Amino acid sequence: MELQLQIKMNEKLFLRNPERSELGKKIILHSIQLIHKNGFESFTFKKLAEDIGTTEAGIYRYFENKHRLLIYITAWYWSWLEYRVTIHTNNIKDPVVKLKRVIRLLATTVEDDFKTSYVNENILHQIIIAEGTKAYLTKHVTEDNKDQLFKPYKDLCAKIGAIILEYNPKYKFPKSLSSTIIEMAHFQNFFMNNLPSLTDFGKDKDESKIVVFLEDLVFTSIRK
Amino acid sequence: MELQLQIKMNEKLFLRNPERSELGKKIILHSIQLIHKNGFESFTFKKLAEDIGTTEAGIYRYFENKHRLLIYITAWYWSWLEYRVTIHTNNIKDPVVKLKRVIRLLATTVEDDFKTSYVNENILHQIIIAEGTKAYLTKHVTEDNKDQLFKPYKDLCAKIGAIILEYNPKYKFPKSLSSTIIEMAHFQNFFMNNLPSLTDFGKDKDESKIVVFLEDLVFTSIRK
DNA sequence: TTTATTTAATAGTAATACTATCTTATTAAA
DNA sequence: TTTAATAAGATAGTATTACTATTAAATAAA
Repeated sequence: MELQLQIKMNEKLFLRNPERSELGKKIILHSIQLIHKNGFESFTFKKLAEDIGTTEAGIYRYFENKHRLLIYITAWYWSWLEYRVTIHTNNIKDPVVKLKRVIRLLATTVEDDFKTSYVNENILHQIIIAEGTKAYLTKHVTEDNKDQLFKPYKDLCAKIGAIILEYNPKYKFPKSLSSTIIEMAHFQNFFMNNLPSLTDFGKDKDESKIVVFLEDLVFTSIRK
Repeated sequence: MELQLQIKMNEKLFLRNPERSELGKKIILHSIQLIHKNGFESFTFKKLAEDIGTTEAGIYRYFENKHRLLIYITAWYWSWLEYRVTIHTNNIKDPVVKLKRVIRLLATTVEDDFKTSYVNENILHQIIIAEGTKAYLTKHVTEDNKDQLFKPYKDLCAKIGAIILEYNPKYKFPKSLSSTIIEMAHFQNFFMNNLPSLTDFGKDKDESKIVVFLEDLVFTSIRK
């Protein structure tokens, strides 16, 4: 039996569902590679089309613009991460163990989970670190949010917040602490690799130190 | 006697020093207004030139491109904030009081300090919240960093890290905690106003709650 | 006063972010 | 089975963006 992970995406994220055609899957695969290689700013549908071997207009039939494609990619990532959090915390009673696993999932490079065919999760993780916040740091967040485009991110945040409250029901800031560790798992990684003096992790670039920092931050904060 | 605050900016940030001409000052003033109004993505030198009443080429004589102008603006902000941290923590012995003041300076809208003539600090604060991270989240961070463009940010982070160590010399992550509270002071504000379910601050949009959250985060973490 | 230097205005260009149209292939209904 | 509808693909175009190059005017130095 072969299991294939299928993530149900919000219909408003695209014009045509990229999962339902070969071209669509190529768009996702190659856009992740291109954004990783050159960054989101210099990423264009023209370059993507050339990379795939199709035309610009072909891409535009799937996505309204490159920003929507970025939201699609980030939404996919957060959905996938929530799924991984679910399977890794399932059947575990102790919220301390759960939170430790969550922090590890947030802050370390993905091991080989069972993979989806057309997404390279490892490169995707790198993209989210460098480009993820650009999905919502716009003048049209509010409208995008009304279209539920950020639901996967918010769901993950809520899920982690719930585990925090499991441990200490009196803790006052479960959601803010949750969004803090989500963002910091990425920012501290970016800083460590690019602006190391903003961190205490030196040049050895060891992700496990970020895990230790985040665990310390979380468990001292929520201590009963 | 009239005091005028002058912040010495890194020469690599500009082609021609905008502080030294009327046009230069207008560029700073109006770019802050325009970026605040329409966001950094839709901000162009053409629009800025029309706004000021000069030409596009006129702007290009001062700044290489709009991203450099964003770095200039953010660098100015961090320098100014470090200056404010200095005057507000000067002559205070207790690191707890110092840290509380720092958090308040980071997380609340600026009160009327003595103002600089050509910068609207209040709007500037809003810009940093929404656009600040875009200054370094690029493929060319490393080169920009070599040019010292992010020095004001790193200096502020180091300064706050030092106060943390004053309180508890054994705390393991002074710089990471410092960059965490700097970023979170802004992110929690953005979330509160735009994606409120990522926070515990509801719809009342009260900045003082962010201060309470950050104080809790910091003081539980660094407790001896 | 002449010459150099800075500053500003004009006019371009290549690339970007799209849109519109037309053709061909596929599927669905009659 | 034929026709109709729909989708996929390729071609060509446009307005805007992000610049550069050239020329003209103003100012300062010799």
